[in-house]
Amino acid sequence: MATLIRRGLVHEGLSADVATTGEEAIDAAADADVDVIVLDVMLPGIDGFETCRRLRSAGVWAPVLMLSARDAVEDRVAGLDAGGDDYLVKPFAFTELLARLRALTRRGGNDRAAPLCVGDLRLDPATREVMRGSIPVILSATEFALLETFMRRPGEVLSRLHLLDNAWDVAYENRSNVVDVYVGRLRRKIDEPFGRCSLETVRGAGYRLRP
Amino acid sequence: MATLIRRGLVHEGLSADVATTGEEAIDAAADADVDVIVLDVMLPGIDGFETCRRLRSAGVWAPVLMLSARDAVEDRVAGLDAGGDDYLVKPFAFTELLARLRALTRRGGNDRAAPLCVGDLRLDPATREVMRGSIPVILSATEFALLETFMRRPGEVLSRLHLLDNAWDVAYENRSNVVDVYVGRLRRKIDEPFGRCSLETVRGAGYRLRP
DNA sequence: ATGACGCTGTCACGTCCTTGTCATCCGTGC
DNA sequence: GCACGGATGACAAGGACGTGACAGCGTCAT
Repeated sequence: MATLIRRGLVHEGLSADVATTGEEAIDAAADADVDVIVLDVMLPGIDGFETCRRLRSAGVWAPVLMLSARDAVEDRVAGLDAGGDDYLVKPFAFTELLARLRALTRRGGNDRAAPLCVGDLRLDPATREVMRGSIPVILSATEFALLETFMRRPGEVLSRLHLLDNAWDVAYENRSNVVDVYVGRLRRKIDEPFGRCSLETVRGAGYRLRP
Repeated sequence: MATLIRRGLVHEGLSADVATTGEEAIDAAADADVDVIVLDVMLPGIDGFETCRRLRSAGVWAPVLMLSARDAVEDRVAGLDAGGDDYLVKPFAFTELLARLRALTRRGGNDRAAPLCVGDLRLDPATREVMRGSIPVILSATEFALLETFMRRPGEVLSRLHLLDNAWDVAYENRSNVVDVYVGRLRRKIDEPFGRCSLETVRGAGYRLRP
């Protein structure tokens, strides 16, 4: 069935990858940047619902269209609850699958605050999680706000004043070196443990996050 | 809001009519042969609940999705009692509205709102039952509303303000620590007896329900 | 009526973390 | 060597959070 669908999609000029188990799908979706996922409920090993849940908790927010042979109400509800965006019952017309996939991709996924990524640094404003690669980093509120400011303008040199305006509540007028101190604290958490150097000092101008 | 939803639905290739009052909605639904009704609770004149009841007694059996600005328990119960088939709390993702409308139109019958599951926590808005695994948990009204707010956005960090807006009826002055107190009470019921730690504190930001 | 009881929101207090400042140290350009 | 901008360790003050106690309120059975 998966191969059949894949052949049909390729025939439409789209590209598609096939995974035969839930684990495989999660790995593939985490690696590749997929636009939409077609997920059969009946899978060897972990089933489609669980796969969908794990995809979501793995940070994959691509729309999921669930395929099921059964038309039971519980299945549909379970599918939607597991984080599915649409539900199609087998047997179906291939044109309908296409139409639904088009509808799903047109919407551009769930409107959830998108995580910011710069290199292997990832910052999720919604969950307030920060990851260097696959290792979570614990930041305080101010450190988080500062890093977010940097990640919204990767590569740009940001002045101390700009950083103060964006990561601190009130604009400090006085000659404070808070920014310097916090850049140092940030470096100690996101760079030093990993031997990196993403936060650069630009003498006389400010700091920049290397893209 | 109604115009916004209508535009979104039309964009999906569906057709939609807008009514701005309860009376208008009843007249329109009685004339046209509608598939599903989206009904805001807050309406000028007769409110959403009463509108729903009158729709039913007028012989309109199309599924009704109630829209509520607040997540108050009373609203939900009232909405379901008035003959609503599902309810959605503002603000919501448009994709979720679509998914629920699809689910409503696909099934012909009247099903109640689907239970929410996060890990082995289960919360059924319709029956007001909460289970940790297979063990039922007894919650007060406020505790229930708070937990439901968390379970609608698992993994996300929710600010005290967001929690107040969604689980409490009126907006409190932010000097109060009700949220802290109730998070504590919730922890004592859903976490401590089970040695879990699903409700995390995010210093300087709020709380989050671990997915 | 009355008392018991549970729910709700407030408050005070203790603990621990965060925050911003300061003094000092370091490297670079003159 | 010297001046300057930046880095860093130490630290005090304040803030954020958790918790127990408590009063007001409504419900319910007596």
